[in-house]
Amino acid sequence: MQPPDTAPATPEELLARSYRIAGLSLGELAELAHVAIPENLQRHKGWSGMLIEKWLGATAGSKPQQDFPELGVELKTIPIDGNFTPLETTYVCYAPLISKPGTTWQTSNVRNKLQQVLWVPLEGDRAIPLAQRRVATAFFWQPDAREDAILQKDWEELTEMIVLGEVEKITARLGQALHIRPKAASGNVLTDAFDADGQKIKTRPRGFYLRTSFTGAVLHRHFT
DNA sequence: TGATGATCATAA
DNA sequence: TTATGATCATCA
Repeated sequence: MQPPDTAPATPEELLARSYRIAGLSLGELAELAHVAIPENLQRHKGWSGMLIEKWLGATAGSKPQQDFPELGVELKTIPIDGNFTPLETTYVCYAPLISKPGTTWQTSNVRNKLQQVLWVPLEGDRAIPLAQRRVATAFFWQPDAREDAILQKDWEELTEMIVLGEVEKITARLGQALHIRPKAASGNVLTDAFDADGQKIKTRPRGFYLRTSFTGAVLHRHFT
């Protein structure tokens, strides 16, 4: 068995690929793909995600789009404990601090990415050596009306603050399901934003993340 | 001990 | 520099 070298043609094929690797360990998948296994994730935080991308046929590289544009599917790995409870929040996308006029929830990058997600849970307990952590059964998810409404409300509140120049007042405590946190290589990375007076300022780049309480509910709905 | 704020690696 | 893949590590 080896990783595919083409993108899946249909959602069914993508799901079939995820089923092929369910139950296998990250060590086995890395070996089969001829990928080096780091001792831990401290300096390789995106390693698992990249490995799964490779096995499902996602195109490497960074684009502000879905992983499988032709399928309209976004791929997300998520570390879980023995009860299928998420151990980490889930990064969604960059938070634009210079918002484009006319952007609404319907046309936002957040909604575009979350419209159809293939969740791939991975054993994430730090007590388990990285190579021994197994891949769980993946599943497709689309926000239901209730989930979409919650996400929309959070997105609109946070986006409104950015538009009003209140970026510096945004804290990760805001947002029921979706929140904003720094997203950068370090604290001295700066990007442009505006303050309440419309003056251009420099601030740390931010990203949208899903709370574990929200993703946990999504997972439990599918593993009960 | 969980969540917030900070950080690491890589690509283009 | 922006954006992807995320998890780390400190502190309330």
